[in-house]
Amino acid sequence: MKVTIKDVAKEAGVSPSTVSRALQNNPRISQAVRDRIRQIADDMGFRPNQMARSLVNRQTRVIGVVFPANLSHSLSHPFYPKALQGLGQVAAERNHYVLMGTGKEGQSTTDVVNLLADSGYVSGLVLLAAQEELPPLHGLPAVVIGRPPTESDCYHVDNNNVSVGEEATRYLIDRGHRKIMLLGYDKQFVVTSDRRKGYEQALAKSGIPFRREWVVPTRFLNDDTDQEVLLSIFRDPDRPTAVVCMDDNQAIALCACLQSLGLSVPEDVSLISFNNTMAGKLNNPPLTSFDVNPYQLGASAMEMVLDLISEKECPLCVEVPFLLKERGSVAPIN
Amino acid sequence: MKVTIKDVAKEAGVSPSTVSRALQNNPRISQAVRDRIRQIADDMGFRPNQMARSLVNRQTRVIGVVFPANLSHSLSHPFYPKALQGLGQVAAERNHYVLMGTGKEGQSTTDVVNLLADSGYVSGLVLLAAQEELPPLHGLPAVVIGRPPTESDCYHVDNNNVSVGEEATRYLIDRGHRKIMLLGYDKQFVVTSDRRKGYEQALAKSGIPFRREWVVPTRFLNDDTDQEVLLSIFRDPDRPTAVVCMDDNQAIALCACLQSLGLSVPEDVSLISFNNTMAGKLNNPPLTSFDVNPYQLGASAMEMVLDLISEKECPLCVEVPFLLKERGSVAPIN
DNA sequence: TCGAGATGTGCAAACGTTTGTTTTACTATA
DNA sequence: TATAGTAAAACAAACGTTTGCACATCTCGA
Repeated sequence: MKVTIKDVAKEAGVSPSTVSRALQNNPRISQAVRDRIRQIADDMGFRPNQMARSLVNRQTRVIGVVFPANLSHSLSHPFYPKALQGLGQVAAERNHYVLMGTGKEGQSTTDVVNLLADSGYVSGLVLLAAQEELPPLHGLPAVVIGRPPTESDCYHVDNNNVSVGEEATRYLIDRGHRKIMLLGYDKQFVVTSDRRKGYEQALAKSGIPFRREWVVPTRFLNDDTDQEVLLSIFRDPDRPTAVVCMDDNQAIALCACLQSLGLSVPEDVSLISFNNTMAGKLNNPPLTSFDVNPYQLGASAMEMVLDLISEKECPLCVEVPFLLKERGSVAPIN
Repeated sequence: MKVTIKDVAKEAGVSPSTVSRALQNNPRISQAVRDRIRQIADDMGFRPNQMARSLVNRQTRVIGVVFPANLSHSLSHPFYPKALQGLGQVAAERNHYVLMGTGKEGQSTTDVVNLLADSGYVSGLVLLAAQEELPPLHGLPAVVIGRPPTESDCYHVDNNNVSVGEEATRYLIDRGHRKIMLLGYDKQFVVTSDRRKGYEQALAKSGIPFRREWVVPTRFLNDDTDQEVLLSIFRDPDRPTAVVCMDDNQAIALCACLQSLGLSVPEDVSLISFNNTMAGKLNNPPLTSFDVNPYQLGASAMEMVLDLISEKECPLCVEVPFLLKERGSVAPIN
């Protein structure tokens, strides 16, 4: 049987309340008594029962994290494990735990949020799923990773995606490119919309006309019609000389597609992309890619939600810097 | 304020205990009363407080899952997200939750297990980290994914790795190969030892002499000395014509390495590997690879630990079948 | 010498359930 | 008609903490 606070109290010859206060460094307990009690508690291997504790102070020490709808699909992307690691690190540092928002097959993030909220286990939420709709949060402190829809005033951490979109595009422009395509735009995801805005800004600032047909809303390129679109764009003699890709994986797929057309990267087409994945690093040529700092995104989100819980002052949004990794997939135009 | 069981009781004009029993389908409550109470509870939006519940029946509804030491490194491998999805699916079906074993940077799995056990939040454990040493489990029901060290009598789910190792090797032998290398052996991981045993068995059964220098204990190939070893093996005219790789990633890296030597796959060297990853599928050539069924591994592990908790009869080990995906990285020898 | 703070500790209620035991209200039997 | 028997529901204790309040002791100044 586990040792309880009463056992400790009896052993120390004091009341349970004194033990409780001693362990929480309550100032109403004298230094001497506190030290003695802590010693005894330690010796007896006392571990306070979290359930009892949570019952009275209405706070668990657990934070729920919610992934995009299909967990495995998304988790396979290196972004998420890294973010998760950041979340976990900070949670551990601050003595908290991470509960996975696991839903059944086919449940929406809203379902998962509801489930977590109902479970009664979580005191806060981190959403890794910034989609157009924000699920109802049941009054729980919550932080979303990525920018939530503008009209919501939800706490969030994010890169400045319009600025990174602009920077990526300008990087190509600075190297002489003027025919620049944007791959991977998906209006469902705010992040891609933001980057697209940056892309358009960069073009505008350099007086390059925007070409509607060169923003390609493809997502994973494992789809034949996606391939068709790309092929037709690059078979055209008036083809792009550079591409901003939303993700390394898309860039890799595009690489293969270009190869099949006899075009080589970066000689014929330059590629710049996002997420700085291992696969991108190992690609031939290695991809020039923005590291959006997923670890930090996760860490900040966790900091934030814990601050929220302890009612610390907290900005509505924290911005995490990104970092360009220059490798071999961009060449200046000749 | 949340609605409690007392509120429901008052509304229904019965005692809290009756409500409690009604909600748990306790036979001591008559059908009529039960139905009426359930209706009322529903209408009032009653959600039983898990903390109170756990406090009395000494069971949480949460299972801790423990990853190998460096979470992000391992989570990046597609095996884990898939396993996690299996775990999550079954947990959700059976009304349970998954707590991530998040440790601070540099904590061992033992530290993480201790943390989870001490936390008081978990009623069971799933370990995705089958290493030589099994951490102490604090009396918690636990299931490990992968084969734990033989002397332990711990519940586990696993593929039959010696048999899959043998099958992989025989697959190559059947296609005329007799000079077969094994890449990725690491004695720290039982899974690779098992497959190696299968590899040796297959060789023995076909009367092919075992060559000590052809089991290469490299792990991730991002190490220069690893490269050296491989180069020296394949520069030798008496080089292997086929390789069994422990993981698609290693096969992919090996592919690149072979290319740099002017050797092509599968014409010069055949490759068979494990884990059937997306990257392997997209490789050129696409890899012939065993799917070890990580989803099922996770699902079974969760089933098992939940059975253990509810004290159902439960086999010490459940074996999950693997499946060969034949693609283009193996050719018969000419 | 008394009373007014400080200071340190204990008492008991509360958190929201579950569950063993008791009570109540029927029903059927003699 | 009394009585055993049974089904249904209520009572109350328990789970292990936290915390407001009361209480005791001590110190110090008036």
